[in-house]
Order: sequence, then structure tokens, then C-alpha cells
Amino acid sequence: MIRLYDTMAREKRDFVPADPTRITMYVCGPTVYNRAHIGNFRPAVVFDVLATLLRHTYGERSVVYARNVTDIEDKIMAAAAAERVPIETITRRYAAFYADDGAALGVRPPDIEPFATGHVDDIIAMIGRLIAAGHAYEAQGHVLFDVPSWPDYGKLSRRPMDEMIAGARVDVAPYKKSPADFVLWKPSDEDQPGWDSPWGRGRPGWHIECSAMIERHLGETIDIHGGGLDLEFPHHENELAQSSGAHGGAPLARYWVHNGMLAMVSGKMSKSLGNIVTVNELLEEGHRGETLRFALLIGHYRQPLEWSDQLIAQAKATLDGLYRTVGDAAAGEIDPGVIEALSDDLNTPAALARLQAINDPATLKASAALLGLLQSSADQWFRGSGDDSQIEARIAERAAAKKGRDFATADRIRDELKAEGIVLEDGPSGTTWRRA
RNA sequence: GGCCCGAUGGCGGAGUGGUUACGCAGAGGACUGCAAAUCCUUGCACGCCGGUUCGAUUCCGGCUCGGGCCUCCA
Repeated sequence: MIRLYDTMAREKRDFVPADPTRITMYVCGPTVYNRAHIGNFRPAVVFDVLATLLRHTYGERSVVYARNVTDIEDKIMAAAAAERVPIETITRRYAAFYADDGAALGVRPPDIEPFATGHVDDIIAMIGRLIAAGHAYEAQGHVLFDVPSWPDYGKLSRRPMDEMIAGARVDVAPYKKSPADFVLWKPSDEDQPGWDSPWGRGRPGWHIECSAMIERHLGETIDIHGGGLDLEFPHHENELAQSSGAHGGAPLARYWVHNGMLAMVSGKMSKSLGNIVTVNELLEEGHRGETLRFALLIGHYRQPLEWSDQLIAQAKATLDGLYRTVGDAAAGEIDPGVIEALSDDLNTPAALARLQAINDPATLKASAALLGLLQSSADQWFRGSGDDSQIEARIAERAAAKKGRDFATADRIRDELKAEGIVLEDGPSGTTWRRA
């Protein structure tokens, strides 16, 4: 039995899928206007593990996992304008980077990866239904969601609606009936990207795309809706109001799962604060994708995690030890303790601890696969691929020196290799080497 | 100000009403020509104050501190 912490209920609940043969999960993906930072990948990694666990538990083909790409948005338009290129140039470039970075982190692609611009018809249709149902209204080329028409608004984030309506910090546009109302559709200028709609040429608001794509690909009520905790309000609250409003009150998700934020010493990692580090930068520094993935899993997904060099170093050191155990084993049986840990609200720290107690290489390999770890051979992990004849030659040279008890020469060669990042280890059957 | 979350040893991080995981780093030992790796040993941890209890790090209340959201944000 899998248990998940449901944000709506604010407690761990037994996970019971509506249909165990078709478990639906949607996770908010990237807005592609910028190189994603490591924090952006925390949900990608976390929900990758959850999807893997669900498949293990309910069957390989039991899960339909969708993660969207937001490819129409004002920041994208700004980035395109700055470079004087069409938005597609921007969105294609950064969507490709996102895929590359995700692959480096061992994130398996979701089953469905819908793009917002491919669903404008669905969006327009859903907005039409919201207007018809009395939950949205048109005003000066905009269509707004009528928040007071939805009494449950605020239920997910536990915000009292009257306060939000009175909220001074909400942007109060003159065309809004209530300050809390949010945009479903907004007009585009001639030089801005836009689509024809019953309300004129325009583009969708940010929140509605997720509602429309969930409806299109997964249905009215999905099993799991995931995303970063910072999306709980307003994004998920709005999604919930839109979807339920368009579906006669049907709940959008049966379980709401939110991951905590990644932080730097300077606070939450975010583009607006400027304290970000991208996956690409980390890879260029010489860290391996698997190390970064491991680092992200060191903390429980709901807790904040402070990203630091020390965290990366710890991940690398621990992974080295695990790879020494795995060697080049093929996958065997999965350790039940690992499943148990992951099934308890995705307790990856406990699962990782459990992994380190496993002595059997085949069991370790199979168990780590649930976390997307240890799927290379130790040889690949420690040496990588490439031409190693130079290294082998130097080791042979050193072996000869050692045989002649010329330890000065032997140590010099070892030190030289160490300076190149090659660590030698003398064992009973000769010398082995690895990259540090 | 409102809503929410957290506070565990040098660091990271689980968990539990009563014998305090695990990892990383450190120390000592074995092994080694010396190392590395490995193995063994080791280490005053549960923010503060009350309450409940035979007994609380674990439950309840208050406090302090930290973080998130309330505005684009994974």
C-alpha cells in the first residue's frame, strides 16, 4: 500500500487509484524561456520516482503520466522580443535544453508531454464552458474567472476567500469584477502572438492551459496532481477552480502532491532572486548527472533542501560506495525494505539508507532502479568511456618500478595520475584505477 | 499582517512514548613499501518553557528561531 501526503487533506493518505489499470498523474512542467535550474528539476526527479514506484506496484502499463510544457507566456514573449526572434525559436531551444538536462539526471520522459500552443482549441472550449456555467465573464477583450462564483475557492491552499477578495496585494485591474478574479484569456496586440477566439484575437492565461490539457489527456478527475509547493497558490488553486467549474464540480485531483523548494544559503533558489545554478553549469563543473539526482533524493521531497557543494560531495561519496558494491551485477530481486520506504510517502532518505545496507549486488542493482540510480556498471561509473591506453601504459610502467622496488618512481607516477584525476588502487590481483 | 511548514549529533537526514537509523566527514586499529579501497572500533543529538504520563526527542499548549506562500516562480 502506497501512502501519499495529500495537500488538500494535509495528511498522509492511503493511495487508492480510481482505476488501478489506468492511474493518471499530471505534473506542472517548465515554462521554456530560460535555462532551467537544478531546483526546477526537483519535481521532475521526485515524480519520476513516484511514477516508477506506481508502475512497480500496479504494473508497467498502469500509469499515464503527463507533464506539460508552457510555450506561450509573457516571459517567453519578452525573451523573444529581446532576441528579435519568433517565440518558437525561444521555446524550441529551451524545451530541448530541458529535455537534455532531464536526461542527464536520469529523468524518464513522461508518457505525455503536451505543449500549451497545441491546445488552444481545448482552452477556448473550456473557457466557453466556464462562461456558460457562470464562472467566467468577458471584459474589455479579457476573459476572467469569477472567483466569488466558486465558493470552494481557497480550499486547497486554505486561504479565506473574503480576505483574498479584499486583498490589497492582488493586481486590481479596472475590468475585474472582484480583485481575486484571474485571467483566462487576454488580448494580444498585432505584433504579439495570438489566436482567434470568440473574444477576439488573444492568448491564454497561464492557469487555464493545465486545466485544458489535463482534461484532454487524462480526464476530468485525475489521481495525482503534482508540482512545486510554490504553485499551490495561486496556480493550483486556480486550476482546481477552472476544472471543477467546467466539470460540474467534479474534483480535479484525488491526491495533491507538492514538493518542497530547493534553497541556497541565500534562500529559495529562484530566477527572480538570481541565486540559481543550472544543471548545465553543474555538469560542466564535472559533476555527473547521477550525482545530482542522488543529491536531490537525499532529502525528503516535502522538506526544503539546501543545495550546496557539500551536498554534492556527499552524494558523490555515497554513490561511489554503492557502485563498489554493485560492480557489474545484473538486476536481481528488489529489496522489500526499499519498496516499503518509498511507499511511505516517497521516503527517499530512508530508501537510500536501506540501499546502503544491501550487500548483494544483484539486489542492490534492482532496488536502486526504483530510484533511477546505479544503472551503469561500476566500470562505467568509475572510468567512463574513452581511450585509456595512456593510463594503462603508465600503470604498467609503475608496476615495473614497483617490482624493482623503485618506490620513488612508482609514487611519482601515482602522483602524476592523481593530478589528472586518476586514482590508483593496488589490490592483491594488481592495480586498478578510477576517476575521482 | 494572514495562511502553512519545519527545528534531531561537525554536516546531511530518517524514525520512535521507554534499549537513540543510516550516510558523509573525523579519530583509533587492521591491511599496504607508502597510499587508496576495504574491514573493525569510536563518537555528550533530539530549540526553549510548561502540561499529560510510571516514563517524551516522540503527544498537547505556549515561546523563540528558520523557511515557504500571499506577486512571476518547480
